[in-house]
Amino acid sequence: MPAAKSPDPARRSERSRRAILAAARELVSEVGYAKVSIEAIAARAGVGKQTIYRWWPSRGAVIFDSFLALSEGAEGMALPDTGDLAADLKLVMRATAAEFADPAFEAPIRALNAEIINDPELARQYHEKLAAPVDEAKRERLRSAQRAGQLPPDIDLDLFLEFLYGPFYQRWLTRGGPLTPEYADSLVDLTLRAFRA
Amino acid sequence: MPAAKSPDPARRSERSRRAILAAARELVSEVGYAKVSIEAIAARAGVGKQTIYRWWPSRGAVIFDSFLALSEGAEGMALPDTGDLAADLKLVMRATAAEFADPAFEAPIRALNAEIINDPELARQYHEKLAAPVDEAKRERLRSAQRAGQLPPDIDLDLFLEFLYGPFYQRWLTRGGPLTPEYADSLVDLTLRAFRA
Amino acid sequence: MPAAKSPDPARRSERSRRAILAAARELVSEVGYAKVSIEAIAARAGVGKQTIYRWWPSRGAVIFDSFLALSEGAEGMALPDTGDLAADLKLVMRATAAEFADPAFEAPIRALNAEIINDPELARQYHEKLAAPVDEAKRERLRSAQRAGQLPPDIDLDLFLEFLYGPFYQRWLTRGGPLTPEYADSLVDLTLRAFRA
Amino acid sequence: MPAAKSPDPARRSERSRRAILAAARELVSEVGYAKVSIEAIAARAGVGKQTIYRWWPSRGAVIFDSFLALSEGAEGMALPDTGDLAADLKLVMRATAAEFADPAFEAPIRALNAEIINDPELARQYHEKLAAPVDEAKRERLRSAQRAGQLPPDIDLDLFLEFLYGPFYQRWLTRGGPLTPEYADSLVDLTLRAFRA
DNA sequence: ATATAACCGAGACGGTACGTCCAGTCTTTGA
DNA sequence: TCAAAGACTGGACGTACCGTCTCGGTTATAT
Repeated sequence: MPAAKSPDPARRSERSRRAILAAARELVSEVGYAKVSIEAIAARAGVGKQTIYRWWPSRGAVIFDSFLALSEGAEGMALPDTGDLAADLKLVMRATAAEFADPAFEAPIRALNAEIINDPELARQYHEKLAAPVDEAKRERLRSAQRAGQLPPDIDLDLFLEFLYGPFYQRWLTRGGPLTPEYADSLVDLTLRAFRA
Repeated sequence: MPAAKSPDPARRSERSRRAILAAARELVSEVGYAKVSIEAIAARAGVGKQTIYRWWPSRGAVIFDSFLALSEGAEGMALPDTGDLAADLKLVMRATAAEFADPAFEAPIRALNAEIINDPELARQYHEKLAAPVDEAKRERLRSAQRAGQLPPDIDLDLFLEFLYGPFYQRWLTRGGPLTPEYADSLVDLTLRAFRA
Repeated sequence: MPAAKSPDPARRSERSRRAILAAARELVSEVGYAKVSIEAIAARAGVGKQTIYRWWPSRGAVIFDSFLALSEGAEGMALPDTGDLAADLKLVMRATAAEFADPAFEAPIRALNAEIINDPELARQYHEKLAAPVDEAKRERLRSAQRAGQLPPDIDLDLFLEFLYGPFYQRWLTRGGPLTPEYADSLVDLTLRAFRA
Repeated sequence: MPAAKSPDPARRSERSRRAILAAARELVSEVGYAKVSIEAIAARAGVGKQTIYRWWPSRGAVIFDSFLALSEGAEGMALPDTGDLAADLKLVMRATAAEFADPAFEAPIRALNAEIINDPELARQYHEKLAAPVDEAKRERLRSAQRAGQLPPDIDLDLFLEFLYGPFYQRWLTRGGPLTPEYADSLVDLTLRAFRA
């Protein structure tokens, strides 16, 4: 009893799908997110525009999918677990800070975030496909810390992560200040203090 | 010996400036931020397109200015100060949460944030013109708490605010969850615990 | 030893053929000749596009066939023969003029003529399938007049018909003037005078 | 008190107008009328598509105008006048027949006629701009014949011309037969007989 | 009686062109 | 002497169809 409103995915050309996502990825890195047009993607992919419009609802969705395709297979990720929660988290946060300071990495991520802000469906997909696996890995590290007695067993792990990343995210997005290693350390220390028994 | 490259502001028509900003504001609320075009603003304001291009560098800048014009005069704001910091902050956070849940308010703010993300100059103006006065009011309340011995005297007030608002901001922007009053309270409690001596 | 390049007509689905021609006819009268697309015909007929492309070489051919199907069975037509050639021809010409003034009739015939102009094959078919039987009926009336001594026995009947209908056709196609009953009469009188002994 | 709905022609770019008409003419002769697209004209002319849409209502109108531009200045034409009407007309008709048999000339004229058939406005312009001057020259020759006593003074000259050209036009458009010199002569002889006293 | 070939509905595909919108620049004109 | 009005080139939009191409699912002979 399928709704069957959208076209039959069985007939979809895998070759075209791949070409489109590859073209989208290339174009984003070549001319920047804002200047990538459906027309350019279609031309680069050797595909009719209709083939894009048939399977994606918007430019944002295509490009988002091209990001997704990149991170596929990154499933079984895990955070370092040396037994020292604070040290491990600082390592991760410092790495993240470094990553976000790299201009080549920064531009598309900013664009992606701008898109997500205005498009609830994209936001949903972002959480489901991109954020969920990463968040689960983080929660797993926190659970390990709980088992080790380094964190109270009854805290809300998602809230913990929001405290850890929220300030970071805000500062980065609004360019409210530099993402220094010391800043990364502060976030970890303060968050731990907030949640420690 | 000024560089004097940009047009002489003295010659600027105040009537046109006002009409443009008013038109921009109206159009944003009528058709949504993303669909407002320079052309439409010019037509609505009864102004030549050139007059817009002469004074603003981008569509984002015009619309941002039209937001600014709204909040002018909101200078001398102050947060409630009953002597109970936690209660006062919770009041403010709950009000903010309610405000951000109002769709009429939400849409343009989301659009503004999306624009800020990708445009450093806009971000700079945002901090300087919009965020600064509000942040100063918040800091003033915290200083009052420090004087009352409710907060250690040596903490970084900006970091405190980042902890208070960062999680909130992230959750709202990415639609990571509902902004309930309880959530608002949690943010206050946890932030206070992180910074309390 | 037939060439047998084209598909075997024996396997052709009569049901589809009829549905296509019916759909074409309906669409022409609904949206006008120029706006009828193969895709629309196929959809309306509940038929795959390929089925149309298999049996007809062009859009014009399909629609032309749908016209043909209408006039099938109009074989044994005959012109009135009261013995008075001029009167009979005037009757016919006036009727034709009235017919061509009817907008419902006019539009598709104009479109058909436009198509014929640019497509020699369609022109051939037009003469063979549509014009021939009608012309033969007209010639028969003229032969009857020859037998009655109202027309010289050696005149070129086709040329006679060209004189009778040529001015009419030109005036109608190029909208060079109104097709009044008096005009119809003039054509008959002048043509008769040109060919009378 | 002008209606002033359409754009002010005073602001029209003469350079663009010329480039568009030239491009249209070139493309018609290069790829044939049917395959000339607005897009191609714009590209060839180095002009935005909007500039074409601003000043012409349809593709047909542009191309028609490009024909018009060709025949501008062909105002003061005159038919031969040796004193022998029949001979002069035969000369003209034979020349016309030869002209219409030339494929290079034929194709665009066919296309033009097809367009005129379906577009009343184009038909109106055709009569006013293209046919009128030529017809006037023909009528002038006939009036000369009337003064010379070779034609009755009270005949309808337009009707005369319809008889002369109608059969010709019909035969050519529908490919009803060859346009031989003998055929041309017959048209002249029969028309003269029809209208002679 | 069954394979096997063609036809069939369906519709995805690479493309071309449509007619519209808007960006950002350039030109004319009226106050 | 401005600035409004708006025409200009150019690029992209999202849509409509083109004609070709599979895809399974019937027929309908031709073994």
